[in-house]
Amino acid sequence: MTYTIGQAARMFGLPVSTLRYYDREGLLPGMERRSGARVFGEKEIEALRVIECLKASGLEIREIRQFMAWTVEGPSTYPQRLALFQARRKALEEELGQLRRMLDMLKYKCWYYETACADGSEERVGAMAPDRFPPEIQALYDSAHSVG
Amino acid sequence: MTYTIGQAARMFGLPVSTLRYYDREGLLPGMERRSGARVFGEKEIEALRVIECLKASGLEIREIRQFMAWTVEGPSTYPQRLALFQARRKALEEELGQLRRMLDMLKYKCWYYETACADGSEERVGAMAPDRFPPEIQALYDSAHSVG
DNA sequence: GCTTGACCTGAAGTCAGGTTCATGGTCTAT
DNA sequence: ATAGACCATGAACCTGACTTCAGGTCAAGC
Repeated sequence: MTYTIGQAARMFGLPVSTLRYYDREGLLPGMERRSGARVFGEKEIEALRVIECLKASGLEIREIRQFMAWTVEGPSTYPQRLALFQARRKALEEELGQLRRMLDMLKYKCWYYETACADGSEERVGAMAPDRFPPEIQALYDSAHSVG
Repeated sequence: MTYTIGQAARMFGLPVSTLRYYDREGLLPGMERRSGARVFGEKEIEALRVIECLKASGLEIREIRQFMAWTVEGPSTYPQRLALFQARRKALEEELGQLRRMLDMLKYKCWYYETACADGSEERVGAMAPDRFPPEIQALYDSAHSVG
């Protein structure tokens, strides 16, 4: 199965211009063309999935280009590619930990403003010591206000 | 307890220039000064924690400024603030779901390249049908290759 | 009273990651 | 054979979020 750039763009929820930009930047090496038009095959679709997750892990375009260059270079670069995925996995796991703490903060703030709305004032909830919060809220508060 | 801009910057792992930029952009309204120098009190530290998590949820600086304007405006904006936190909570939960799928892809790729390294070639692992993967890898693969 | 280090300002500069524009080619259906 | 919906290009442009710079203030320690 192959796709046009428009179909691939819809599959990934990206503008066509972004896919062309990725190609220009060397993120889709060796793509086939039919009368000038790019042909997205299974290889390119998998490349887009990889781009998606490498980007999500915080990698920059130029580093993704480096990875794609390694895939072109062949088996001698397996160790680099493995090391890259291991490093990005670690980075993303740490990022997820941070984001869970951010989410706890948002949940705490939801409770805070629900309470303030109900009271018509922040006075009571703002003056309340954290150890008087409901237990599940206290856990959110602690997570959101813990060190680093 | 109060802090200088340098101390606050260290607390949040941010450059001093970023805190000044936030102040300039209206993200730290009504901050006290002592002979010209900004004084970061509990209010500002909590504001920085809120900025941190609103940013993490995908909010732009100008939208965070809007929120800070609401906190200055008083109790009449509790409903807007609550709605904002609820919306950002939802957005971040969805983002976390996406990132977990990205992490599954990274884990799958780690396994893929571990196997390729061990084999000295991608041939075997690349030709293997997903239903022949080890069960835990199959779960990662399915998660990473499921519809958006 | 002078040096040092940390603070201040407004204006300009930087960078990544796209996006837009002007112009033109190619297919498919009517 | 013409319209409409795709596709293409290079170059210029844009945006958000900082960062840097030049020049100045202030408090503390020697």
